[in-house]
Amino acid sequence: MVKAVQQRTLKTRAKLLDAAQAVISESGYEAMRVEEVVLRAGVAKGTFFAHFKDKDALMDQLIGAEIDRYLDGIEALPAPKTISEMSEAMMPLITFMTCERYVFDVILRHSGAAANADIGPIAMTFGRHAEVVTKWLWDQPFRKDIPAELQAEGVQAFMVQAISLMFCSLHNSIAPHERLETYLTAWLMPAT
Amino acid sequence: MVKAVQQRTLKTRAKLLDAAQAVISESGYEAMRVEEVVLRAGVAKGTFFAHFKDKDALMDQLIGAEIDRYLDGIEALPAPKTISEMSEAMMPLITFMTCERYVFDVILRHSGAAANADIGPIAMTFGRHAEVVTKWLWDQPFRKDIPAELQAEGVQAFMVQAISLMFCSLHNSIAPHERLETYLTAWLMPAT
DNA sequence: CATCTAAATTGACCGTGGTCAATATTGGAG
DNA sequence: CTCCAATATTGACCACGGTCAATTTAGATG
Repeated sequence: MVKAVQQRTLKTRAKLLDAAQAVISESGYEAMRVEEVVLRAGVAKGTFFAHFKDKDALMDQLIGAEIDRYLDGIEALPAPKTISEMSEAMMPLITFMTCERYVFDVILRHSGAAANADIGPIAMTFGRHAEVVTKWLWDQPFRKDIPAELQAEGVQAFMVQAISLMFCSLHNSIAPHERLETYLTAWLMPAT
Repeated sequence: MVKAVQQRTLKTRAKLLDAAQAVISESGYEAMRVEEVVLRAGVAKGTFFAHFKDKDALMDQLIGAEIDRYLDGIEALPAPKTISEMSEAMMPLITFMTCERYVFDVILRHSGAAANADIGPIAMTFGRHAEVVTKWLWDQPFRKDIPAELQAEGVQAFMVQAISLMFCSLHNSIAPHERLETYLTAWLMPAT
């Protein structure tokens, strides 16, 4: 017989998530230490790893949840009619993704999928983001020679590229917003 | 007076690099342990960190050197005349970049520039790669509405995207070569 | 209620990257 | 050659993520 999940399991997990969120609110993602989290949650270190495969898995969950919140905001917006509007709509999400170098690294690591083949929260948000962009492109005056899904993949590729260059000392003179617009214009409205 | 770099400094660094390369040849990049390297080099652990800021800096150097070797090969090639040829020309490099998930992660982390603002070997190779691609695009029958430099940036963005999806369980059914061709065709030869 | 098993929790322990005050070595100046 | 200061090396030590055998607890069953 398979026993149901015990009550305390949910409680402990919630305590861990709350503690982690508290630490992050105070000191940022990079500063989060597993020891600090279990201390605040009032559990042993081993318990942490009984609930999360590793520290990265917790980050995946927390950052994924945050991205989802931004996607909620993006989805509530009307479909952008211009490249500029599209870029602007994506900026709050991009701002979060770049709040810390560490956060961006975690996102990149999980954006495809974990090496171990199962899709985590962040990977899910990339799927969702592609869907949102695809919907945007449905009835817009952009290029029609390639499917909207492919266009959306390109939008993601350029979003990542624009963010990467934000952290690059050679290229951080241009505003991210402008760079993204340049990319998206060239990608979505080619003038050949 | 500034004293010149001592002889032993060069010797020790060479010993460390050789030892690291040997470990990697035997067991791969991810399996490399600093302790193993200093053991083989016959120096103390502290010496390692006197020569390299951290383990990542050594990886940056070794992987950057390897990428440079592939770029040498790419530069020796005649400029590709079709998307297919271009994709093919980039495949050896891509194959190396994806030889280990860990290697790709290191490359991504360093592709822009280190957080601490100085450009490392891998970041340099990305600059060089962009130059090579820009030269390729100079006299090709691709789009002319945007500068070659911007096209080259896009080629890099799509290369990274194609590689990322190779590690993604949802998308690894399509051959990388084909995916990259699809991206590059849509990017370099829009048919609007 | 007492019993029993699967599930959850514990914390001592480990592996490995990284630090730093103490020590040893180099190589130029006198 | 001797002296000396700049430079390189050392290794004990720390930080922190992660493991696992032992222990405790939940909650179903009779």
